[in-house]
Amino acid sequence: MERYNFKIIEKKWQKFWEENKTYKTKVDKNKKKFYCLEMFPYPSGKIHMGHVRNYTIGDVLSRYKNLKGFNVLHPMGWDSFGMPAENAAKQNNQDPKVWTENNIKTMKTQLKQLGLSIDWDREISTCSEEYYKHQQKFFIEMFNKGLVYKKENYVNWDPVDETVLANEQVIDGKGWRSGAVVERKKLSQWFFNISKFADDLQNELEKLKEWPNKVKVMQQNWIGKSFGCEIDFKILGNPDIKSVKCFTTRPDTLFGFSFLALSVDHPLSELYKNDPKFNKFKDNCSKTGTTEESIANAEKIGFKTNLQAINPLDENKIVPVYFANFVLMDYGFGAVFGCPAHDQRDFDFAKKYKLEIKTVVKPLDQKDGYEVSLEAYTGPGTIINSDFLNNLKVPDESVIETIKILQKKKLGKKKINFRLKDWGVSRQRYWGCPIPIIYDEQGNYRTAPEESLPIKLPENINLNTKGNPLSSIEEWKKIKINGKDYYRETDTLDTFVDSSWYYLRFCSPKNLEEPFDLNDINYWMPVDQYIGGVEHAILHLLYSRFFMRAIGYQNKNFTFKEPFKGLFTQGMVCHETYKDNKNNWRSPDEIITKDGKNYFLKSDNSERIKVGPSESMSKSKKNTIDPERIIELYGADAVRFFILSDSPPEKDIQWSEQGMLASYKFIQKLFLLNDKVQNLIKLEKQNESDELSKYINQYLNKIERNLSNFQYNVIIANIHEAHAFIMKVIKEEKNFSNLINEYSKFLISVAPILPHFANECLSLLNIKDYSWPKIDEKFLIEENVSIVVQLNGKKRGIIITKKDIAEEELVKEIFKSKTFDKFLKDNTIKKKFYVKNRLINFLIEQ
RNA sequence: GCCCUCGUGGUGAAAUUGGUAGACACAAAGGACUUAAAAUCCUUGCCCUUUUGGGAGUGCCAGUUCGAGUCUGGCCGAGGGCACCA
Repeated sequence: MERYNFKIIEKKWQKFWEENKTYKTKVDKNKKKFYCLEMFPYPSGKIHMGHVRNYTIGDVLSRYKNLKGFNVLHPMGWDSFGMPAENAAKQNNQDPKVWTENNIKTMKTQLKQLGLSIDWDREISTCSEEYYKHQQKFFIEMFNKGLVYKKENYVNWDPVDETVLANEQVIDGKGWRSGAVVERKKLSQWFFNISKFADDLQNELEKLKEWPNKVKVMQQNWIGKSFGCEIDFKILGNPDIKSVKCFTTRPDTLFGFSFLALSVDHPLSELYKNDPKFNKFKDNCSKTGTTEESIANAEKIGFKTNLQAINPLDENKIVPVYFANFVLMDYGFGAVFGCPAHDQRDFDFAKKYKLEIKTVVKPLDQKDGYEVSLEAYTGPGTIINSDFLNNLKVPDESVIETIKILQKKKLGKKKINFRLKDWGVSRQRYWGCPIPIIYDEQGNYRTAPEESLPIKLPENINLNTKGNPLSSIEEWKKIKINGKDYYRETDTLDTFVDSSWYYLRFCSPKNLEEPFDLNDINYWMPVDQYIGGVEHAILHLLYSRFFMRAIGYQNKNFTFKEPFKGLFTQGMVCHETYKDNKNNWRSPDEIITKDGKNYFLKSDNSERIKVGPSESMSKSKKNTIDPERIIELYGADAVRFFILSDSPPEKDIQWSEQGMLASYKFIQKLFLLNDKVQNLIKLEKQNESDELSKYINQYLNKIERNLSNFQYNVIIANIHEAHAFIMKVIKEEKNFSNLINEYSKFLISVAPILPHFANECLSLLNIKDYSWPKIDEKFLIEENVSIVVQLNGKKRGIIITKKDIAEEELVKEIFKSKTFDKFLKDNTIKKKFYVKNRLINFLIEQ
């Protein structure tokens, strides 16, 4: 018998699918739709194992839904604007467009080698003019709706290259190319008003039943809705300053007020701009890192002003005003009222500057006279030491009541605050979608006139210039309208804008006039299953949700509001890391081991290699495995099989060459089985094997259940078991009359995972058109069940008996059986617990 | 520091959601086949027992229950998220 030659067979089927347009999207109105989308890749050069995992998971689902009779939309495209193209251009003097297009070509070939059921006729690329021209129209539409505005914002500025740097381009506070110390610089930039939808984005989250909870919690924290009030604090010490506004979620602790703290960027800082001590303090504040983690334990420092604030609930109470490093200008009003006893940061601050720490909340389990001592108390309790607020229950009653009182006295008002900031979309880069804005000579801006659209990126330009390349191309910048000179905006859009609506474009990819047909998107949207990495849990997914609200929902008659009905976030692909004795990273291809314990360098057997922990594959640690090489060695089906086998898809998976090899060998075994069946069915037909039908139907039942739960690793185990079972059945060397029928069901069941192999085997059986097999319910009914027999909760054996047996009858059978005789005969049974068809537990006297 | 998730053999993991713990696979050891190797197949897998059997056992400690990997409380550990968020 011939071995299964994946090289020939996989190519043959890929050619067949391409020529027959097998995976072209079809719409049959009698069928339901299913939109399966995986996050589209950035065309960085070659595909990596993460792509293989992501797209295999999606492909299994698409193929399954297809076989189940859905109209499936399963497209693919390229998130092709972005920095790597521009970096490559600068380093290797390549045109970003050419570089990107070459990468797309390579990666498309690689994806095809994986045997994905993608409708390539719908391919889109965000860097193409046909794509980004629509995006410019969206920008204008949003501008006209008041969802776009310009604001000053801080950026990382490289003074040598005169360019803005992304966070990842700043290494140890220095520019990645120039090595210059990065400065904080204010630039005027474009913003999308995402915070306008903050409340809706938050409220709709809970309706996303098919999203992982983890992602919803992350978005919830990001949006950060909080309920509280704004309070005006009267200020003494400067006749020009009347009051300062604060936001607080804890107005109920106002009687514990002992200082007022301002952000160093607060407007009042203007008063101190010529004070060298204040400026030194401000510098100190900027030295503390900007991440929450680095600041959490950082020392709380302050700058005492000559101002004082009056407690609105007790005018005799006057406290000092500080600038403090833990107050943010972006949130609330850049000012907080300090209540040290019930906020840890305020507590730390008060300790340092010896300010009053007055306890105003008593925990429920504490006696009278309770005082906060070692740390702030932030939990529930009752209000104390607070005059007319005393005895209110914290927090439900106290916060609401205090707000009511403040409102009555006109000292403050109820307010809901959000953490979510507006989305800065300006990028000072070449390789992105040009922003359709023009400026007159006075610097006044307006949207670019309709007839000047689309604004195309200039080609063949020199990228090795200082600053944003677009701003140095005078002829591109200039535009004349009605004889008047205007200048184009030279910022381009954040690439997250590109990916915020691409899933709509897939519904009508060929429409030249409009970004989509309303009919198409109302048919296909929302995406039924979106699959991608958890690293996009916040930004990409939140921006996409925002886009639906900004462009569509209100006035475009969309029949949906949320873009992604189901979301699945897959884990990463990991591999051990290797270092040589000079502490350089080494790639797995350079390493050899004979015993699995001691590792050496292939090129130099004497050099021992240190094996590090398994980490997600990355070029910098050299622990990557090239999918192309693996497909070449083992075939696409084997890679697909392995990448699903070892771990549940949502968890990280460990790459294992042995595991990969085992998957390859298993396919060879399946082919051997196929060969045997092929020979058997040529024999004269025998009676039916009931056992076989029963097994296959129960197996299909399990597969469907596991498919719907994304338990693909368990499906792989089910397939192994089914293979072993069928092998056992055919050992009898009989052509059971149901053999070909049941066996072909098995082949169809593996088709979503092993499409080349399954199609080849099915065509050898002359099966060309097939759909997902219907489960025959009668085989799911068991006549016999095995019931666990327990004594005092301990398993003493199993009894096989007929299904739905009555308790009395079962007990009789157990007493008849010799196995249980020794346990039961000398004991009195106090009680019995019978779980139908599962288990019986006898409680006996000890 | 705050929020979330997770702790099951040498390893990756299953467990019909409170009812046979360790399916399936990798690795290891032993065996069969072979002149030999590779490949393939079988067996084993903690403790006591020659076997039959029995016992312990799902991070640790308690609790609920006839029965807990699964539920509750506390502790320990690992991973992830975080924009100084008032």
